[in-house]
Amino acid sequence: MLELALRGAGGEPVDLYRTLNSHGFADLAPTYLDEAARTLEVTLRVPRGKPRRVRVGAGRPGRAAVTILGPAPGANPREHLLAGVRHVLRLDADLSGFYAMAADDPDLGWTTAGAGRMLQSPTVFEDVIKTICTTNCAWSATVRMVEALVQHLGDAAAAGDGPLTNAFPTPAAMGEASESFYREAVRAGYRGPYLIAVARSVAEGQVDLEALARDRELPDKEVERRLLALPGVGPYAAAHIMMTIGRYSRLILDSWTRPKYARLTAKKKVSDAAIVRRFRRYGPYAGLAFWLFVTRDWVD
DNA sequence: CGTCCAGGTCTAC
DNA sequence: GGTAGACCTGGACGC
Repeated sequence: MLELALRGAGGEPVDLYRTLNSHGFADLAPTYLDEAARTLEVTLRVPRGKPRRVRVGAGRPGRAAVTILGPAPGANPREHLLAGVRHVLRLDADLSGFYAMAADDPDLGWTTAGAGRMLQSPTVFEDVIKTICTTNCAWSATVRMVEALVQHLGDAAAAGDGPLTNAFPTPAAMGEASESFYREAVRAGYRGPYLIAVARSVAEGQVDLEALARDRELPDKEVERRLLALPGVGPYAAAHIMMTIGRYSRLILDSWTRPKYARLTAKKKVSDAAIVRRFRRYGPYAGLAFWLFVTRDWVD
């Protein structure tokens, strides 16, 4: 049994289940959230060999238990997979600065117990593609599109449990698929050409999405600019992608968060400007504060 | 069966 | 820089 300490880089506590259930992508293949067992399964690529399926759940107090499904891996792949889980759970992030601000906010003081660690996909590419698949459609359509991509273009995991546990497709695999595949199998509609264009530009090296997460020197403004340059990515998608890469300054304003915020504040309608004003004092954490405000009831 | 719209974005003024 | 209209798809809804 492998374990990971549930402490952030600033020594702050980590609420594991809130992290596993921090946003909707926990339900998108190949990720699988078991709400009853309170475990999350992900598929991680390893340097050589087939991708591996990994399950994360509660361990001893203050620790997460990590189970690598299938045959026991050697020491190297095991360390690689543990690092992958740390990445997905964002354990290396430091949220203490955010907690210092939230502690004084009657609406967000509860977060300091360990909320706010947003799940991230193994690659920025995966979060970008999934986010494009959430735009202008019902969640059920997002699920269908992503499942088709994983099923048809993903790489099977060792000891995987069917095509939905395949590793998320690479940019190359998505770039090589035809327009008719996106139209007929993915049912992506007008998004098809966007998905192909993004995949090809990444596969050909014209766009480096992973740098957006790796390079912490880039200002949020520049990260946003690069994301908005991608076809199919507008203000909502950029904000959503930025949250998955630990850039919390932008608010995710969409047809789900707007009414949810209005309902929680018992208002009939709230302007975007008013919402932005409410969370302005959180500065670089404004988007995180907003997201936690509207998702508080997701757990407990 | 037609209309609306869902975790919006793009293009053309 | 700000704002209509079009846009794939497929459930939900009204008629």
